[in-house]
Amino acid sequence: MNQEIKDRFDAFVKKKGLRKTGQRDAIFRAAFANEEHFTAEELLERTKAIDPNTSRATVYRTIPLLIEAGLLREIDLGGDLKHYDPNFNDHPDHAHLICVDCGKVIEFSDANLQVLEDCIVRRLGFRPSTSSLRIEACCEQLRQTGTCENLINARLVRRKLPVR
Amino acid sequence: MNQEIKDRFDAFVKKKGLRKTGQRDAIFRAAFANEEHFTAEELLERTKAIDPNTSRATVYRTIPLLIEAGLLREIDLGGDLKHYDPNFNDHPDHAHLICVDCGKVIEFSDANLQVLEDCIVRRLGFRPSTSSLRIEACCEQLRQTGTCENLINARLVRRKLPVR
DNA sequence: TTGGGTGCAAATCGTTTGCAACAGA
DNA sequence: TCTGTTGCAAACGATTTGCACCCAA
Repeated sequence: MNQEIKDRFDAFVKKKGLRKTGQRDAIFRAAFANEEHFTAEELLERTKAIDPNTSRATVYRTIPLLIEAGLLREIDLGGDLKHYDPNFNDHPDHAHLICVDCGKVIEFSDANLQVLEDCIVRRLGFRPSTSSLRIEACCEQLRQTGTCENLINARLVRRKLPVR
Repeated sequence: MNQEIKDRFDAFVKKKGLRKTGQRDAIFRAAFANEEHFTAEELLERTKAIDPNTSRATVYRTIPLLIEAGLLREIDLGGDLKHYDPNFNDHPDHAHLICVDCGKVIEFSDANLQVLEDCIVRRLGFRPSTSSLRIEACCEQLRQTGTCENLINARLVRRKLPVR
């Protein structure tokens, strides 16, 4: 768990005149225990492993808090369930590539893309706020060989594309 | 209503061994009557104006058909309701900019963006499939003057950014 | 004729909410 | 103490489904 982010959450809670509770701590720890994306139900499961007393309602009430604090983002991975991404603190501008062959998710950053999006928004007469890019793509290697070196042993992979 | 798209839908229905029905025709016409995005419930409303006999269940059963036929796309406009976009036939590569000040949606195309996305996907070792880009942005003019010339008299605006 | 299509209402499922008990500050 | 917080269960709202009847082919 990232202590700096936890401090930001605690500060946010205090500034709003809210209270620091055991359940909120447990939910926070569950959300930021690792880099995996999760659904509300998955967060409940993870939280119960830390504090079995935490209820579904409290999880559902805490997620919007984490989002309002700017620590968590809702992302669209396709499918019917809402997913949440705890990685925007360390990687503020990442986007998602979803392998249509195996469903795994690759988080990537590309400086060219950030610049281009910024230009587009300005040319349209706006000031940039947030953007979310989801790319679905096919993994040729997986299709041809039945496996895919990029994805072995990881549900989630991160790539930083160097400018060139 | 676009006759070419209608022909494609009819051909799709026939090829799948399904039947051409009055309700499916009405739902199709409602979906492609104009370029506005819509939710399932809005599509039901529009369809009832054409054929009052059409039921909610049939609308919900027909939307996946239109998507499978490649004529309609689900899009993420933020918020809790699913929205559908009938404009990918005429504008296959457009993305969405959502004004956080007034909520209106601008569809735009940018060739540079398409090329860059293609490059990114290949550099990550994949073959491009589909992508969806949603940008949230602030309209300075609206904030400062209380109005916004780009958006007056239109819920949806389209822009094509020339390469330069 | 016949198997797919439809409308209706009930069921489902993720999420929200009312309320009484609880607990930080 | 004084409010915000919680757990529970009921409520909610979008979507799906079972079933009897309907109708396109």
